[in-house]
Amino acid sequence: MEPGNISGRTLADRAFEWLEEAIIKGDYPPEFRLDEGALAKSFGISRGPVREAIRRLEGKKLVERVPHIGARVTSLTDSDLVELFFVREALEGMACRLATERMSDEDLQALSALLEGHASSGALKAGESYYQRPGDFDFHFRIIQGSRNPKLIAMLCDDLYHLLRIYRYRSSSRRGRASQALKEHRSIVKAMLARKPDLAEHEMRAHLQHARLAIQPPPKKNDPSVDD
Amino acid sequence: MEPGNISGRTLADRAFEWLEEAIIKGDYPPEFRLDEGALAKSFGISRGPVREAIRRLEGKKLVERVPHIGARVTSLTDSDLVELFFVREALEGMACRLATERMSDEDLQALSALLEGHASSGALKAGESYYQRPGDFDFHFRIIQGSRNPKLIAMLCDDLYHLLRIYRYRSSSRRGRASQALKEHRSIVKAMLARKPDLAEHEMRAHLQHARLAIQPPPKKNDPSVDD
DNA sequence: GTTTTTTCAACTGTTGACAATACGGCGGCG
DNA sequence: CGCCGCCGTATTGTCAACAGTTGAAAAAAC
Repeated sequence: MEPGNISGRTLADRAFEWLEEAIIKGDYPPEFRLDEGALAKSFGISRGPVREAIRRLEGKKLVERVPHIGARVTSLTDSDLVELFFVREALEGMACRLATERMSDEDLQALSALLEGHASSGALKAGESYYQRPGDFDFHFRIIQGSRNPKLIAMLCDDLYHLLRIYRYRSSSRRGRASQALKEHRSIVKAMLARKPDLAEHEMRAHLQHARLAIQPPPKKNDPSVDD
Repeated sequence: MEPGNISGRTLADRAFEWLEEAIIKGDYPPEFRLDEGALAKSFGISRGPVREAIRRLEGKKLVERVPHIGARVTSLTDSDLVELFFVREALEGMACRLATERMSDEDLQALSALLEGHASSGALKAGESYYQRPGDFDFHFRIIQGSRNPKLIAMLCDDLYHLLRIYRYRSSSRRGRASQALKEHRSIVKAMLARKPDLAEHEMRAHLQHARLAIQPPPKKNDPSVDD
């Protein structure tokens, strides 16, 4: 009824959305302490709804809580990031396969146009933009949506991408990765236009493998990260 | 310090674990209404911690909440289940690939032994057990653990499997699927023993595709379940 | 008899107060 | 000089009471 009312109807929901956005935007960096009292005061509400919002974020793995200590914004180690890229490779490969089968010719043409538009707009002139940027994000986002699988879309867009954005790119992306990424994107679109799901999935996974290797420390003799 | 202290240290954490287990076990079926007051009284605590537990379950997508109405246990439609099987195929395929590269020879031998033990114990005599049963679960569980990728393990074991268990198998699994599943499991182990990651992933994905098709209504002229 | 309105009980949303716990500083003591 | 325990403060955990909303039964109108 009240359209412009606001985002969430309850205070707890609004606090959740506020916090989630602040975390994703980077206003609250990793390890940032979420002080219930301070947050409540800054929102002009009581601690109850704030606590509920934090519990919801905890379920979403955006914050980590320790009883009697407090909640902090989730922090991703380098190996966490690499692990998540394996997950992303699996999920987005599947999304690309499904998109290849399910996207309309029009949508595929639009995707291709988007790609070439970015390519020619000189956005990657410095070899810095595009990759890990809105252009790159749009491209992947459209393909994911094209999978028409709501669960898959939610996992990638609502969960995984948010998690990845928490990571503040510590290692500068490799030089030349931007133009390389563009080439790989073209290969993906080509396979999609040819309606070859197997190939499209393979190209997407190769693309994400390269992205992972660009951030992954070179394989040392013995990997200290494995212990269970 | 005190390991055997108890499950969760705070009431909210214990309520969360209690509710999560009840949902996963099926004590609280899909669509079951979570009455804060009633739950609080049955736990012997106040509504505050119960609300926090529910918010955490909401973040985990185990319950769905509507403001001012209440929370209900998540209900999966048939198409939801099919969508989740695509996700499972992607993730568990990747897990199987990584497990093939990372599991020790001993662990692989143990996996093979587990499989043959189940096969010979007459557990699948009636063609009813094994598939969608502890034996099947153990098999997949071990492979997932073998991936040594904590994020992947958490997504599969802590999130996806719990979601899948919510679904109360409405369509009885096809006759003969049990022995078929066993054959497929053998193919997977064979590929893993041969240390062929590509093949292992392929076999696992084929296995899960078959499982999906067994639950997926055969492609009819017009499917009444699809409406978006 | 059917439809509309009103009332009401049950539940959720929110708050402020109180209890319990962790952390840091202070002083005592070996 | 350094270690240990005490204590105060700040923050989290829990509770009970209050306010607002919903949905349905009961009452009124047609």
